[in-house]
Amino acid sequence: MNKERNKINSIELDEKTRQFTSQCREAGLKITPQRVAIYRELIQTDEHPSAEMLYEKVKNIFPSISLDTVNRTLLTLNEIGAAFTVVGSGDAKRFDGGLHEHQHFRCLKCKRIVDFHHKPFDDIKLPANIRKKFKILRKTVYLEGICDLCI
Amino acid sequence: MNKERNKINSIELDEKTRQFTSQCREAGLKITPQRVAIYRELIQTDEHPSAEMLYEKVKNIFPSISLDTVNRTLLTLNEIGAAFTVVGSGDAKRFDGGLHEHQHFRCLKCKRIVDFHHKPFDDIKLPANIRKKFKILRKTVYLEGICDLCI
DNA sequence: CTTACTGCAAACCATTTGCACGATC
DNA sequence: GATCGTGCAAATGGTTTGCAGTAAG
Repeated sequence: MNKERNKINSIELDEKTRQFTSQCREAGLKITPQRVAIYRELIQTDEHPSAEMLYEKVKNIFPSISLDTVNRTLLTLNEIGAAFTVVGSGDAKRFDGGLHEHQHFRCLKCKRIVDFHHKPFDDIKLPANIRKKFKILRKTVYLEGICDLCI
Repeated sequence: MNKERNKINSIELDEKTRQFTSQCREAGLKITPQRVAIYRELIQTDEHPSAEMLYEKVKNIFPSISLDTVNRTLLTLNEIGAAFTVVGSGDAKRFDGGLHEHQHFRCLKCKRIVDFHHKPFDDIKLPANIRKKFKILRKTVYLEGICDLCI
């Protein structure tokens, strides 16, 4: 759980940046300094920033950047697969009466949430250090993708 | 994936309602018809409704109910454990450069997201019917609870 | 020179808060 | 009768949209 565990060094950072710019070119996207800066800030942190958090960081480099640009850029990165959204769909909360043990699949297009139940997932074993460190209230296997109706 | 699979019959519904009211009493909560109606609507559906969706349903029973009441009630149900918010809904988006394979723990209090990596979780096998039906873009093991700093 | 990106402002959606009235215990 | 819950209205937080100006290819 070392905070620095996933920090990348400057060589990796440059390498990743190069990969990113060619990924943009392939996707027909322009290489703007803002876009690059947002990407670089994103991959330099472990804290799974929100758009707002990244905005604060990138402002140190581009004081005039707007939060909207960060939001739009992150959307774009998501589309080309250069970034992922971790949790928090940005959509409304969805509730569950919790009657039956089950897992969820969420369609990224129509936002539908589909239950499925795969018994082995009910009792996946957590590593001891996690169980010791945190009070785990819920654990689940969570899938995202495109559902049969949206393909 | 039968849509009716988890529908409960009226006997189970009444039983659950009884359990719910005593749960409220134990928690020192008043038994209001709105509260009960919201709970009953929630456990009668499979579709993981948002507050808005439940609001529309409960309005058929209490035409004068407000969306705020539904929101507040769901919060309350969540607190006493009579309902859960489906993982990944609500809250602002959080991003990840996706450099390393890892899993997430999210603190319900401070919203901190902590990475952990448990190798066995990297290659959990999805059931075939899921893999066939949906285009799975991401799968993860996701934990929620209270983190060491918040206990 | 064309197209895409940025920055700003306004709009939008879901959720939260403050307050007065009403219902439950 | 005291306290908690409800309904309404206003406020907030996050995200999205429209548009004009600017920069990348």
